[in-house]
Amino acid sequence: MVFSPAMALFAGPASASTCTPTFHLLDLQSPSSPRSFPFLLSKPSPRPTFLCHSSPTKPSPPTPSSAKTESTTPSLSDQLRPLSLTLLKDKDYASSTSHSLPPKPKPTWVNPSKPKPSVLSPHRHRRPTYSLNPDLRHLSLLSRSLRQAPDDPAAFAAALTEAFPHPPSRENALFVLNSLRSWPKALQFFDWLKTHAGESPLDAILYNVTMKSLRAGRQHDLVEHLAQEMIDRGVPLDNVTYSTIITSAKRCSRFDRAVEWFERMYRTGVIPDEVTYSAVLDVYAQLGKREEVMTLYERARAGGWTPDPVAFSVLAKMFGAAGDYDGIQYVLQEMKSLGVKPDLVVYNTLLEAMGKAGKPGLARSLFDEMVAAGLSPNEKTLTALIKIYGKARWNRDALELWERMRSNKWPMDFILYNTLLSMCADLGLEGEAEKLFEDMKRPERGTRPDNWSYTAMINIYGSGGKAEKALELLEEMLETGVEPNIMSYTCLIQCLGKAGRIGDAMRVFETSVERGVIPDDRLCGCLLSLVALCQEGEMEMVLTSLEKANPRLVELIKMLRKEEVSFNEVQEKFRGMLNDATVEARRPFCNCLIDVCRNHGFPSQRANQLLHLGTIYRLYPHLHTKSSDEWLLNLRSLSFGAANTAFEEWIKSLSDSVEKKEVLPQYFSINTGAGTHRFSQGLASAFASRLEKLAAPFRRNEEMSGNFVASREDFISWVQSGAPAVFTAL
DNA sequence: GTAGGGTTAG
Repeated sequence: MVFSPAMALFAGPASASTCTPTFHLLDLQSPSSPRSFPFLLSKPSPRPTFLCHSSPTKPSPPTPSSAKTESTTPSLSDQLRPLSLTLLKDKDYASSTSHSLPPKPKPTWVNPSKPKPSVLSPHRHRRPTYSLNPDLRHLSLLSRSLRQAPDDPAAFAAALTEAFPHPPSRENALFVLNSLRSWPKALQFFDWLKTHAGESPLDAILYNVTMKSLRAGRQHDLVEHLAQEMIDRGVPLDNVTYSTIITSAKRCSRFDRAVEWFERMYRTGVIPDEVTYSAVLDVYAQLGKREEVMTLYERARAGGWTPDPVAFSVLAKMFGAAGDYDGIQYVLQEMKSLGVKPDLVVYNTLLEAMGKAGKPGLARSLFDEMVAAGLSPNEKTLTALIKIYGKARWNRDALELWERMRSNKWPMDFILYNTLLSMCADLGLEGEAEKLFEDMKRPERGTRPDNWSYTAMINIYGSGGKAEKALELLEEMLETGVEPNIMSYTCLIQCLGKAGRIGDAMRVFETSVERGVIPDDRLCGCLLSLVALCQEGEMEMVLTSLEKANPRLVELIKMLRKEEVSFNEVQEKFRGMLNDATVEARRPFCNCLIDVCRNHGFPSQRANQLLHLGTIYRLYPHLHTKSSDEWLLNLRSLSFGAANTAFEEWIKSLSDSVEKKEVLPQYFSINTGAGTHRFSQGLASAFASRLEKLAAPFRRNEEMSGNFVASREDFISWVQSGAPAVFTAL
């Protein structure tokens, strides 16, 4: 095991105090080493400040056997003592020799009034104060001309020679480097400085600024190259360097590299300050390692750190991404008890998090609190809130907020416009959407509708059954040069299909393929739903299109309609098709296939076979639940055909139980869902009429829409009347 | 943007 000092932050107590640290040079050329992660997954320490939090994540895997945990937990300072006493040196180990052992730890901590050693340096990196540059005007002109110089290396070199007849001072070089706004130029200027900077050697600040430019251009390999150069040349890496490298890795999704540099910091004796630390918290958060984030957070807190709004924003984003409401409450509680006032970004992140955790009411009161605190919402705040109200179908709140936005002249950008349009689609506000859409087109707005805006409009017309208008919008897109994306086509095809215009839908599909759209599972699912919807005579046409997008689905359909095909053959084909599909598409595929079988008179056992397979492959995990007083059939994620198939099977099995005089619960209930989503509307009412036709004793539950309940006695007498035999005999 | 960290869309 290679001991890494940062591991001590996570590992059980024994690893930090009993392992002899062995220092290894970081091999910058080596590929990422995900093998180091399991160590980071070691068991988190007890968390006294976090007792109330129950995260939905499973606990981390057990500690690797090499890092033994003992029953007693030493204090944080004990755990970190070897680290703080052996590593706090100016010298960069890695730059000297790879195997020099650190000196023996000096004894103890003598001054009890001093704070304990921490994982986190309490002091921010100090910035030197610059003398005001007397020649700022000249410099500005200079950097503008360099900014406008051609990118071509030879031409830029000539421009540099002309701009600096004498070697620039360090301050002037820094000013220019900061203002180039192009990473190739910044790098070239930096290299030029190496030979033209006169006496003054390149220091960490110049490296840091160059790295920042490379980071903006997402050139992480070059950032690491510069970092290695610093190590080779003996230029010490400071907190600014590390935070820049770590965020550069993060921006390129090279999280393993970010972690490796963080570990290297401790190994070389640089203790992170809160800027670097919160950058690293975000790295672990984006890796989904929430336990590790909390461990790091608590260790720093135990060392006396009062997190700032940025750190809380990182935590809020993390809990939001996990939909972890308890975590969000924890963040709010921590800020309150520490007296940290949330800033606008923290509010925005928390609102977004509340939305992801499905808490529209709390989002609303948080927004009220924010405004009451005197903060003014920006585009991001409003986008988050509008999205939440739209998803929750909170028409009144959405419209009220919209009114406030207009009367307060709160800022709008095109993302907010598009979010408002999507909200209108969710709420069915056709007229309002049309007004917004026209507003976007006004030249003084500075916002032109893009393909998101058009798609939202197509969606609105689609759910309102206005196929002609939706089709006109596609024409308009093509005319005005707004290239439709796959979502625009999918929504339009869906809309035309629902209107029964299958031929037009297929023509739109052919257009999309001609214009380079590569069908995804969502588009295939849309075509598949058209197979279920269409008339007998139209089926071949739809299958011909679908075959281009997903031949395996078509093979399966052709197999399903043949009487002689066995269950095993179906299963084989179905499994293959499912394996090819994305996880989110699997249940819709199965639902649609059941609808196809039922609507087109396929052999009668097929729908049941597919439902059975869907259950085996866990596409319908909560279909049946039984408690002692109630048995529930949950049809919420099923299509109409699938729901009917499941219902018939359920009744059949319950009838058997009645016949065999098994122990039955007091109630039977069916849940179709309230049908708040515009595509799922109708399952409840369709079911109500089906139950009525069957004279089934299920009654609408007034307290819960989409819920039907029958008592045991009523159910038994219905079964004994022989009524369900109409379909259970099939 | 003034050497470094956190927030917007099927």
